[in-house]
Amino acid sequence: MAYRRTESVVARLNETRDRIVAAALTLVARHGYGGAGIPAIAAEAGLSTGALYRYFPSKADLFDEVFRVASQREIDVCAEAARSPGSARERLVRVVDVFARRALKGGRLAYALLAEPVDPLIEAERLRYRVPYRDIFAGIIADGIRAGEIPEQDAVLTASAIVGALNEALIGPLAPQAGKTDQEKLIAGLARFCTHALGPTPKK
Amino acid sequence: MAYRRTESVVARLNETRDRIVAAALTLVARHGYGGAGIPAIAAEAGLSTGALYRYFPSKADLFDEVFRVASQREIDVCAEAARSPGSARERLVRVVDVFARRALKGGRLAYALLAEPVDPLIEAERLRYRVPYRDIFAGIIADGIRAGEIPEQDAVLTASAIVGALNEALIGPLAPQAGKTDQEKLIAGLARFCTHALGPTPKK
DNA sequence: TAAAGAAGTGAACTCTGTTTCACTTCTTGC
DNA sequence: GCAAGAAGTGAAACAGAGTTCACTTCTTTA
Repeated sequence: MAYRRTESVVARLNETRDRIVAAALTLVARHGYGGAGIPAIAAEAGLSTGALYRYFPSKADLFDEVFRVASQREIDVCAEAARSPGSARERLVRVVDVFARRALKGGRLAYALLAEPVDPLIEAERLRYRVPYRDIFAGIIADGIRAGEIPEQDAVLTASAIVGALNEALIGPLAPQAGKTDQEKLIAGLARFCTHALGPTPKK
Repeated sequence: MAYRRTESVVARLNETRDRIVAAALTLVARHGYGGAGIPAIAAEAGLSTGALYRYFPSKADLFDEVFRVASQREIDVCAEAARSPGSARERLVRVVDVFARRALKGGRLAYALLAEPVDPLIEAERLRYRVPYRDIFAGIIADGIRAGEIPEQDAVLTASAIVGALNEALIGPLAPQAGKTDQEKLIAGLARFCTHALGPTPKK
């Protein structure tokens, strides 16, 4: 026998796999999806195209993971903000603030994740990764309704609408050719929009 | 000399051009973008692929017009609703109602226009055709601010957010594999969301 | 160190869809 | 009717991706 999958071998394989994902992220962040073809990603990771296919059966699978990795960071931070103490409105404002602030700082990668026109195959992944955001908002809203801070309503519908509102309002400023925008004003405006959208606090 | 572009010739050319656009719309509505390749569109229009290229220099140009035609109908109806009498909030609710109702009735074509993953080339058109909607809402909001019905705010930002909210909330229900949704509840929820989002009426 | 099998290579292939073009058919004006 | 040029044909060329595969290189174990 020869060449067993020892621990060190597995570690190296995982490391290569991670390198591929990182390479894809690098290229997307640098040149957008146009610059992130399979051969380019493989080269960036220091591999041949063929070798890449030992790690991911298809481009869609690779980008599924790329989106997951890139989104998870953001989702985690937002989820963390959602868990912060305070009223539902306060928590919602914190999530909106964190989300928008990070997106605006995220540069081209944020644009790619949120808005850049992509291959339909990959677009499907993008849509999928909006669900966690919706769920974060829906959770806060449900809490607020339960606590009587927010009027009765379909929490998931409101949450979807908020996700859409944030995305759309950020697409313009994130576009590579966008002019300077007043970031603080934008964030404040979004926070206002979202809290108002929940409806007025019920008067007990 | 022979074969001048007389009036009747021009009419026929225009008619053929329109037929191509109509054929594209038909196919998109029937099978989505997947079924709307150039040869299929040409065949549907009763032409050869080569002839189609006498009317449109490229697929992107054709789809630019397809989007324009399909969107214009909707935009016109919304603009009409925006011109209706009443307070800014009433007008806004009317536009939201019309937009959402027509989208939900629009079937596959509406899904294609709003949400279906598409070629990046075409996706760019889709983004472009959101601007008129934003402008309609921005106009209503500006009117409302001027009239003191709506608090001072960045009308364009709020309008963008509303467009995003409507789109996102409709994507789910419009998806071909979506289950039944209570259309009236959805529309009412969206109207509520949008009017609340404007902020409370200033107390003079 | 030699055998065994995994990892890696990269040019070639496939697939999918757009675009072209040499040729034919049709319309118009004389 | 006939010349002139436009409209129309459709198979074939092209283009740009993702993917494959026969082959080479490397790692591990006995």
